[in-house]
Amino acid sequence: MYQPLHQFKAEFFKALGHPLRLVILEQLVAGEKSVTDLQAALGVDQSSVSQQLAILRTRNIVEPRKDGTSVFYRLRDPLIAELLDLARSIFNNHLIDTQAMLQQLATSET
Amino acid sequence: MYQPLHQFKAEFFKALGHPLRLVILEQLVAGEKSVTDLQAALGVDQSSVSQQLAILRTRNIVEPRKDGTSVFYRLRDPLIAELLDLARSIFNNHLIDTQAMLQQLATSET
DNA sequence: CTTAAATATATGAATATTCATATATTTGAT
DNA sequence: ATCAAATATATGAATATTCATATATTTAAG
Repeated sequence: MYQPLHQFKAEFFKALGHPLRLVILEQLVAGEKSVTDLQAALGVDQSSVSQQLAILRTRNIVEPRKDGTSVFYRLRDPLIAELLDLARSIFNNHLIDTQAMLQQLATSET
Repeated sequence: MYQPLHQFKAEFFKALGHPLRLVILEQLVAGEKSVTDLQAALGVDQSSVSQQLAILRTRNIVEPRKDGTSVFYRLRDPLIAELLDLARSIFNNHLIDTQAMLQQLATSET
């Protein structure tokens, strides 16, 4: 349907397009974390963390390392951290628009 | 459910997570383009282009400028172009993984 | 070999996205 | 006022994602 490369890039961005997955990635920017670490830091249940990690894993965004019964995850590429930083800059540049949009989102959540 | 900021960031990345929208953005990196321009360059029908532009517009990624009956679109922030560039670097760093994944995608498209 | 801890996967109902088709709106020209 | 060009929006069936619950798997310890 589309060029495979564009399809692939879309998959990459789609993988970033989820609040919990973003929080996970932000945690991993600070360094390797086990599933339990993430679970504790984010206050969500084990299954949810594993499910979202699985998605990040299949998109090659995140990389697992087994150690005993634990699995430690890390970013597969430091550029991912840069990307998140750049995104943060974009959001900051448009804080006013952002607020307007958040308001709109909130209103439509009846 | 989630922190609004993370929800918002997720919306942003989700907006990038679509092949046609990525192609549109790549076109706009080169400068302002009308809907007709885009339609011609991408070889898709008018409605599809407008639909995807609408999504990019509501996410504040893209900005319209009316001129007669035409509407010209441009990136709302030059950092968007940088973001796409950075993403490209990430893909290049992982070309081998990428190929593996594309293969997997192709296989699962039975 | 049993058990417990840590992680992963399966399932499916609810929700959201996609995309094609049809229709509406807006603007400039005659 | 009418028409045509350019763009936008509405609709809905098909498809994909989300997320909670239940179950599997893997590994180390006893």
